[in-house]
Amino acid sequence: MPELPEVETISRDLNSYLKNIKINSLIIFDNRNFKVKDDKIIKDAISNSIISRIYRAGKSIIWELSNSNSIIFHLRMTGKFIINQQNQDKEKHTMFVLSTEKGQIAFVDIRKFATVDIIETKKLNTNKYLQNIGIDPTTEEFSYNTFEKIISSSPKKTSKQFLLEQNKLVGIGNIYASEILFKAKISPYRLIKTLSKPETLLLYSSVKNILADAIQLRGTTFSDYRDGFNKKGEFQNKLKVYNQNNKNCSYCEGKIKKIKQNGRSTYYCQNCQK
DNA sequence: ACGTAGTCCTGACGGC
DNA sequence: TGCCGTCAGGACTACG
Repeated sequence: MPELPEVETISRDLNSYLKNIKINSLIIFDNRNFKVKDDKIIKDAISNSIISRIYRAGKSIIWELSNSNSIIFHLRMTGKFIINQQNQDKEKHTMFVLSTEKGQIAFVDIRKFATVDIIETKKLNTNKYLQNIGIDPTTEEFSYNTFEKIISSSPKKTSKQFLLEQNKLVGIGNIYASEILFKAKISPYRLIKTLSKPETLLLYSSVKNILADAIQLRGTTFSDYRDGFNKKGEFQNKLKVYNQNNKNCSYCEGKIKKIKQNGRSTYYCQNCQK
């Protein structure tokens, strides 16, 4: 699924296109992404409301509506929006279409893992993806001291596991976890609590820099991800380790290795990352 | 309180 | 060509 940089890109695109625009109605083809399975309830909660703003919270995208409801999208692996999809181009796996003053916004989800929750705005933090949300590493709240503090609250995790813990740091997923550790020259096997101060500082700046660069380049596309306007990101051209199994390390003469940790792939350079 | 496996799905790819 | 196993930007649940 999209990670923080992709979700941020999508949220900005959607907000710039749809802020203060009215949703007229909703056409549902498959309602399984919705938490509430009653189509009438879903339609009543959304139809004829103005979109006040669209923003990112962690890996979720929040549509705040004028009628005091909010829609919380979590795209998981393959959820995406298509702005202005024309009927004749309707993509396979289009789950529903929002009909707005500025045309149709389709929600497409090949694997159907995405979730859509409609909830009163004042009860937003009761959503399961928002209630235990960690620090957002793109905000000022993410200070070095805070970083040290959350590291000390994860004494038994490896560096890779730690970066993926959404209740500690929110937004990093499998691609950026590998890229961040490579930039910081830290092995994915290292226990996070064993990092020295210089290593912790390097990891801290790598988290910030990798995410900032990826946002700048509008995210990473390796198969399905598209931004709000159905365009690919650019960060895939900058990947140093993710999906680079057996390729030469860009820094030393070693080869990039693919390993499994907690059931998920990690890519790293054995030589550079200690 | 851990780690691990299973789960929701579709599609792409490699091996035979 | 096709069939089969494996894997994929995620994260919850169940089990030991």
